[in-house]
Amino acid sequence: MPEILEIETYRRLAELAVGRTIAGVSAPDAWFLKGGIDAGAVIDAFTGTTIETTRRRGKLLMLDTSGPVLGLRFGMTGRLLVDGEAAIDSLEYSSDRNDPAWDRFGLDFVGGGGLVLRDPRRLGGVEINPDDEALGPDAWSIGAAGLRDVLAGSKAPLKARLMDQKRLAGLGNLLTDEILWRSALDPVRPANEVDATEVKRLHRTMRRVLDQLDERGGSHQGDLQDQRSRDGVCPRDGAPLERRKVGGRTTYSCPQHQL
DNA sequence: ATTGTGGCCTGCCCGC
DNA sequence: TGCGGGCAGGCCACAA
Repeated sequence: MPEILEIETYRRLAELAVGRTIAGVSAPDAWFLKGGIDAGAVIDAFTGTTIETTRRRGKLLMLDTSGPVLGLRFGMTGRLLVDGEAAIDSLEYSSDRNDPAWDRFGLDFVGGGGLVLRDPRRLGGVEINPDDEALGPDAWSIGAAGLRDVLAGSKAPLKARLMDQKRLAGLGNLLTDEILWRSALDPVRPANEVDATEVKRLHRTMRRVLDQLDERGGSHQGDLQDQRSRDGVCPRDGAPLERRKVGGRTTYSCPQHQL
């Protein structure tokens, strides 16, 4: 599914749109428009504007234009296409089919080409001037001290805290399981009981996982991924993995070494 | 205030 | 062979 790595890949693709002027806006799916806007509003807001920069905060992709900011969210099955080219061919938990009927939002550029958000399950969305400040600091750039602050004073399960986008923006279910597995930390540990040494280890691991899985090609390329199934075993020590719901999400962890 | 839960959306897979 | 139930999780509304 799209997590911070995939959204960053989308952002790099969206760089192709910088400097181009929007000739037309296609918003066929009212459900996909968030923040109380309708198709007319989004068409009026962006038609004739020029895309100036791309930004990302966590899983939120923003296109700054000469008018308002266009905010794009991808849910768990959303993909981005620019000039007909997809940034990512195949997405975990999404369909491998590539059906234009799933196009929920699109921009046409002056001189040809365009940008399309294709989302089978319609869990993504489009927003005008999204409130990115409501999100926590970006997981890819936060420092160790920042991560300590994210965890401090919370009795919530460690995993739930890491996935709370208002506290820390970008991590989804697969990345979080991989990071905690490599960090040897139990996902259900109360966040405020992770000590200073462990926070440093967690931070170091998070950075390494993001850099490494970005190079490998996505959130689903973690070392734990192949064993994220009911009969999975820990790739490190061979113990049967534990399968639980943590923070409302299916969680795999090793009872042997994640403490 | 914080933390937890249920529902939304839809394609796919499994078992009958 | 077709059908139905369960599952996936990012996000939000709502409850405690």
